[in-house]
Amino acid sequence: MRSPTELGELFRSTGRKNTAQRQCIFELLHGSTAHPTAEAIFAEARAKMPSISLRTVYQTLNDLASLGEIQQLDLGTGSFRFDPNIDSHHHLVCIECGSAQDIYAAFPEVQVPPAVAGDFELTSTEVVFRGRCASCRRP
Amino acid sequence: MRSPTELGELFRSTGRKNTAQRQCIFELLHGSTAHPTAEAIFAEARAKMPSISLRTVYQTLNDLASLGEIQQLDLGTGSFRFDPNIDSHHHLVCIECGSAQDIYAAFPEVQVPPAVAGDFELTSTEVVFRGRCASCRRP
DNA sequence: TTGTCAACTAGCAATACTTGTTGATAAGGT
DNA sequence: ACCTTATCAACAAGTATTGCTAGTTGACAA
Repeated sequence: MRSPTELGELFRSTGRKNTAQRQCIFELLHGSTAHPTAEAIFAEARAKMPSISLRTVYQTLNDLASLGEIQQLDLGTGSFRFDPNIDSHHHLVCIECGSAQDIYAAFPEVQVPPAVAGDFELTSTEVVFRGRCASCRRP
Repeated sequence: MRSPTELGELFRSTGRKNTAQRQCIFELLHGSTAHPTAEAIFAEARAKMPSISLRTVYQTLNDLASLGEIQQLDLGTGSFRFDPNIDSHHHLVCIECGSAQDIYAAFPEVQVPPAVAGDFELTSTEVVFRGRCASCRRP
């Protein structure tokens, strides 16, 4: 995703407002690689801005996602995770703690077999690797 | 998964009971390829056995899943889907109606890149193709 | 068959995550 | 500075699933 400043411009130019709460969220997401949940972002934001509400966090994340600046991922961990990395990539997910790691490998061989493809209009291909991460293996 | 009769035996031999409700659910699942949700199974079961409760459906599905007779899939459609096909396979999911189709292709090339693999203990690899199915494309 | 007991069922309550609603507030263009 | 309108915060509601409990039923053995 773009820098907090650029996102502020983008919000303004799409008729949205660039509020302090939103800037706070932009900053938290910028450069983050941890795939945080809405709750995690809320907790961090609240540390800097105690009055912010969870609703505002969800709203801003949804706006960012619909502008294509972040990805909303459902990795089967019970809640959405938000990824500021919008390049095409895949994920390695811990089945114990739910943490996710980006995988940049491209898998060009992964295609819908012609026999099944039929009239299906393909929009995305996701690969999810599941298992236990290093820190969950030695507790 | 096995036949309803075999599943009845299996349930008894694992200290569970083979009730009429369970047999009803076994029969609905047997040979099904539609990846139904719990609600969908509940609706079908209720047509045959009006007193059955949603709770019982969930319980039986969870039992079947923990016995390894069905797969509980989270394909990002908002609710779990249950698949009597327990061979290793992947899925083609419609982002509009949520329907899922099995894909039997193996993708041996799909592996965690060594640089990332580290201490990660891999347990499964899922490929999900998303898009719009034939019937959702012409409404 | 019948007795016994653990497991099951139905119905409802509760949970977790996310979105809807609303009066008050504040941003931003003019 | 003003006015319009999006946004804020708090609360309520929605969706999918699981927890709880009193009464019921299946399985096994005598």
